[in-house]
Amino acid sequence: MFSKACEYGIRAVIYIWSQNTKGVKLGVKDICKEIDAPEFFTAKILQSLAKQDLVSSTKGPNGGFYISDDQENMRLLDLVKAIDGDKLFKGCGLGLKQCSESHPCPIHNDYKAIRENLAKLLSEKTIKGLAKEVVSGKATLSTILE
Amino acid sequence: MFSKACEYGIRAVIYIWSQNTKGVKLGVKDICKEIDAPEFFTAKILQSLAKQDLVSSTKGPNGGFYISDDQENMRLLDLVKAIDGDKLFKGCGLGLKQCSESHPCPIHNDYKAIRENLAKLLSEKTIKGLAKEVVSGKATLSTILE
DNA sequence: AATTAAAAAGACATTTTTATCTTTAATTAG
DNA sequence: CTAATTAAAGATAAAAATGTCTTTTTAATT
Repeated sequence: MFSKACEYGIRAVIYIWSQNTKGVKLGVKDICKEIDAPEFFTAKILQSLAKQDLVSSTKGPNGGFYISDDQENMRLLDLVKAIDGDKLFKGCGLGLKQCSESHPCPIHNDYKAIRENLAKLLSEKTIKGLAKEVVSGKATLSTILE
Repeated sequence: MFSKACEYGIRAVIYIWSQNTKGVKLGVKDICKEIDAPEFFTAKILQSLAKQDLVSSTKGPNGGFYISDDQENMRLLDLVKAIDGDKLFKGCGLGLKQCSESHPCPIHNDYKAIRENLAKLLSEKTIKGLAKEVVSGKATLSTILE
């Protein structure tokens, strides 16, 4: 469903959020150790997200990634779109160029429903909310069983 | 969502079905022209499906692909699994190895619901049913507008 | 100012997916 | 039996995704 890049990106951002107390920045190395993701590959993804202003970063000693105030309301949908684009949310399920309401492929309506369902879910989930679940212990990003 | 291979495979099989009058076999070339798919690539997919006994084929003059009686009840789910495997239906949405009911990732339950929804849809749709919609004109596989 | 630590950027490598072409095997028609 | 036709199999290639390493830039600390 999601690309590897997207999986790592989501995990990284949720983790950053879960550690996001005022003024704290997290280095890529720390993040990747925690979420068990390839370091340089994940760095690229975070850099791209920083460029798109979904996360913030600073260089230099004590630098790292963090979430600024105006990035607090990021939805999971925004994150997925920033990494994987919107191909998951548009276009025909069978890859037909001409598929439309008036010229539908055989799974058009059902596929549309699934997709809208997915988009709805992803738009209702905020990163803040997901991080909260991790902080509270209801959910986890760690691959190591406690 | 689906791979290109899967998109071509689904389109090809629905098309075969839609033309499946007793004794008629369709060549790869004809199929691909109709569904606008790359010929040799689609041939590989159909060969794999034939090996897995989801479709039938014969070589030689007037040979081609067709659906035999015991293949009539193929579900869309069977087809997707035969081409893309079951990675879409199992495993964590965020790629965590240890994700489970007792150790869930932050989107575990929602993602599970989406996935079950998708699996349900795909298992309810038979190729026969989809082909019928194409035959009746309610749906289409063609990229050319009528 | 010099050193250090970190992200950013760029280059490179590997793997997977997608796609094409060629050769072989099987079957039918003549 | 021979020729023609078609799927099957194999080889190769191109593109995209994934992953790693090196160099550059920026910023803080000493």
